Amino acid sequence: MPDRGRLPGTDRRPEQVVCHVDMDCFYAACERLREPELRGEPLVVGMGYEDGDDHGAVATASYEAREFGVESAMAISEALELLPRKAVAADDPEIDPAEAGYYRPVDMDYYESIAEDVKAILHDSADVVREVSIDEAYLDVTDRTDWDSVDGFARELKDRIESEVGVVASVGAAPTMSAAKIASDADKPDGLVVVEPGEVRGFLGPLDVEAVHNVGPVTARELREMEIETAGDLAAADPDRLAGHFGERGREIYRFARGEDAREVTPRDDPKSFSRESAFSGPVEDADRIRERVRTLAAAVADRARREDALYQTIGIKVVTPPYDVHTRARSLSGPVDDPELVEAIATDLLAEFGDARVRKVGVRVSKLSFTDREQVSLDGFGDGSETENDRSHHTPENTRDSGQLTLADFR
DNA sequence: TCTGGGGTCCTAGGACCC
DNA sequence: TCTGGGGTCCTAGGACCC
Repeated sequence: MPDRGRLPGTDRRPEQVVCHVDMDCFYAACERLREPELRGEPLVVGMGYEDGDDHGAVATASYEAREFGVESAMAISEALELLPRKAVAADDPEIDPAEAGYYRPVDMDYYESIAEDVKAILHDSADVVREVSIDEAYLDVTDRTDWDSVDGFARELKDRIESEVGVVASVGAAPTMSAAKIASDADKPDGLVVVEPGEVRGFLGPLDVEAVHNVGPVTARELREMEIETAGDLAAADPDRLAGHFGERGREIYRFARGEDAREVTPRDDPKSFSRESAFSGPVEDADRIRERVRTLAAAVADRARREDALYQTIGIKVVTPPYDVHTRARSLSGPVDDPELVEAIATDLLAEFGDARVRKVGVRVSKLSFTDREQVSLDGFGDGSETENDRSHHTPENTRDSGQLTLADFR
């Protein structure tokens, strides 16, 4: 194992080489993989959207579609006004076919399968990979390259992804995770930007504050009210003043803006929760209909947990009422369970509090997860009479009842 | 941007324990 | 009956990320 160039007496690596890999318009790229006629055409992939209808929102718009003003998260109905469907344009002499595009519903299973192929290349190219989402990952490549050759290294990585999978990635390389992330975005699509140590602060300085990790719309607005507009302004601000406004997060965004980011690339932990949510096409008052939707979501969440070998100890719901008020309710059990009926019973019971409220969206969540099958079997196998989580590995409803935990029967 | 879905982390107050 | 201080867990809400 080569020494990683640690400074004597410190455990911090002075020059981590981090790559951030971000797939360009990933869902659209996947659609084009199986439907090559879509290449070069304006293409919108919509979630909550089915062929031919007009609700749902834009998950991904190809660059050609963005030319028409279509953006991520925009309502499909709005996108259709900017960019009519090709099929409609063909029948309507009023619409120029060159001013129309293609719409496809999200197909996560297919995108996951493509992402698997990309992730295999990433894991082959780095010692540590942190998968952030289906189309994004951080790589620690400190032991694979150095600042003189990282450009060629990233080029090869991009070429491999394109030739072996057929989708295009943008890559940013930098000594910190947050700078690498911003670098990958700086020259999209098909970008490759290297920010060397010593260049980070100069690179970040001119960017809008909202480009800084953990600065979203709310914090950005408050920062602008403090006349902090760019990352450079933020880097030059008084950290105590920031802490006064934003708490510990204020100091964190201050450090990020200065290029100080001590986070090391680590793999993701096990998930903390699973949830499913679903919006109605308009506000709904029909309590039966709302309850029915919650039941469906409860079943889907419980199924997901079971497929992932997860037990859960907390069951919760989310209810969104107009204009956009988010309410959450949750109830914890005395021990972890795998019990779909209980998820449904508790979720509908929690929903009862909202009575006749108008509702635009509902969700069901399970949390306080334990992954028994993934952990090693009980270490204290000889038994001292105490019950550990591992003792509950086998989690049939009967078993959970036997072990004295709260179940559907107790609940009723 | 009248708003889709799946997540994470932090904060704050209350209950409860020692 | 009044009083201290520390710690943990729980719930609800909020900001943020992709």
